[in-house]
Amino acid sequence: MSQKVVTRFAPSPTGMLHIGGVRTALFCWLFARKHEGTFILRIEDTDLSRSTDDNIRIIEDGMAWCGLDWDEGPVPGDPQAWRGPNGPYRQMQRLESHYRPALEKLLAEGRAYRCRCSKESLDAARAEAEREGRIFQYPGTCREAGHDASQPFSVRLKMPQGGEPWLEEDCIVLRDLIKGELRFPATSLDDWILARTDGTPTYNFCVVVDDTSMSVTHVIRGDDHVANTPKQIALYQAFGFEQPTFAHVPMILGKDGAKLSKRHGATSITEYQAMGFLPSAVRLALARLSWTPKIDGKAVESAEEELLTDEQMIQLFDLADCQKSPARFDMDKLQWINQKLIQRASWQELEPHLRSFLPEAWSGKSDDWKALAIHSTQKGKSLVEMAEALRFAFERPAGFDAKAVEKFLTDAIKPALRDLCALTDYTHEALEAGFNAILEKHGLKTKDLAQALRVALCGKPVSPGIFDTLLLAGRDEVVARVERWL
RNA sequence: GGGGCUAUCGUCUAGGGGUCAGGACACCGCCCUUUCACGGCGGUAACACGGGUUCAAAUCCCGUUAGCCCUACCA
Repeated sequence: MSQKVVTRFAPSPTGMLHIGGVRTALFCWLFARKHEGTFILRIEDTDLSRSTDDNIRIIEDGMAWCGLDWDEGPVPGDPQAWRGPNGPYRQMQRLESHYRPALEKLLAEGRAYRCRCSKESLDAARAEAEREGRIFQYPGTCREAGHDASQPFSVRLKMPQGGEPWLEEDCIVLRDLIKGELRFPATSLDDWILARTDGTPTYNFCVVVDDTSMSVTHVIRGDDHVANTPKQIALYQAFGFEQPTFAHVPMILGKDGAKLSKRHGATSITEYQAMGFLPSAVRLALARLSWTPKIDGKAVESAEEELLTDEQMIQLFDLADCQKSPARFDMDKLQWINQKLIQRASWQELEPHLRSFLPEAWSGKSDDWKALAIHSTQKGKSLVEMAEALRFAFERPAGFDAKAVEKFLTDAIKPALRDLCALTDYTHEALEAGFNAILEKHGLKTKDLAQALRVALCGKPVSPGIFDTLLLAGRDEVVARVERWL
């Protein structure tokens, strides 16, 4: 197969970008990047009630934040614009240009037919079958009726009934890159609806038309679509289209093994952003769910190897190394990854991400100050923790930890604090020298003075390294905050 | 009810006839230490169950159980 790889992520605008969707998108993206192919973003907006421009914007923004750049698809912020040769990339804009002609073709060729059965009568039949414990399948009432368009109709696909040469032992066979070979008995599928009575096409129909017209070579999507695939395969047959390669990635479950939902905490990608995760950390954590990178055929064997860069992920990514079973989302691991990536990033890399968690005053600080602030807090698990640890540098403590005050801000320490206020040379070296001199003079231990200072400056006995804390607060603030205790 | 998928430490997983069943996260302990952390070292912990096949089964086969997906004129 020498043709260029094309993958696509096709979310429907529900008002948020689900973390599970992001994982699927990530796999599509990794696969496309690895094979130097094309990654398409397509919006499945046939559910009109939810498909607002705002909701589509949420998807675009979420994708962008995650660093999942698409080669073809909508242009953020402009509902009418798109880039790529096979647009539009919003389904509702493809009705007349793509779906209608495809439907006509099928009808004309007798691959599909007009069905006049009403939804009501079908529902009733289904209910009755259910009551009697039978399985309901559309009985094919209109299959050979040859109805014309003179009365309201829906359009159904003539599904194989057994004996068709492209079946294997009367089964529709799905060769899935992750799941392996799956067989679905033809008789288990009925003639499904391609277009509703109101003329709008259904999801399974649109997907096939779109994937074909967009030349998608690899359909990488969620597990929940496995059972839809044989229907789609039958449609590819009806059209005479070549099938793409399928790969169904397992679902992401919550901590308790149930489908990941709101009650597990965060499901929307924007919540992860708000919790102070780096997009790179989210990418790695998500990728490592159901995927085991293999280096020279061996799975990663150390913490060091676990921390793959994007480049390594792209290079190593292989659908063959993906799990068939669902994985539970592991927040602890995400935090660990986040912490590690924060640790190894430069302050310049971190700054743009950290900025939004800090007060306005941050932007007025010098580069040296910012670098120090970031370096001194770069052990946190999240950007939120870093920002929290830097609070003291922007505002005076709102309150003081009573126990800490009692323990550290003793009368015995006050003469030393007074001496410390006299220090004027605010460089790390000078501060350290002066600090040590004061300790010696008063016969104190580092801990005594450092903790007293922390409480006075931050309201609590926790802060970055004591010299960094002093430097970050600045002499004026140090003196001001310490003096009230003297 | 029918069709399909899945099952190794708490979690993510490696391993696919003979392994002390390996790693990572989390957890616990010790060390380091100017706080909180970081870091270093060590430890606890798993083959869902029942039958086969075999000299030998976590690995192969068949059941059972459990979970998930589909079974819409939703996507």
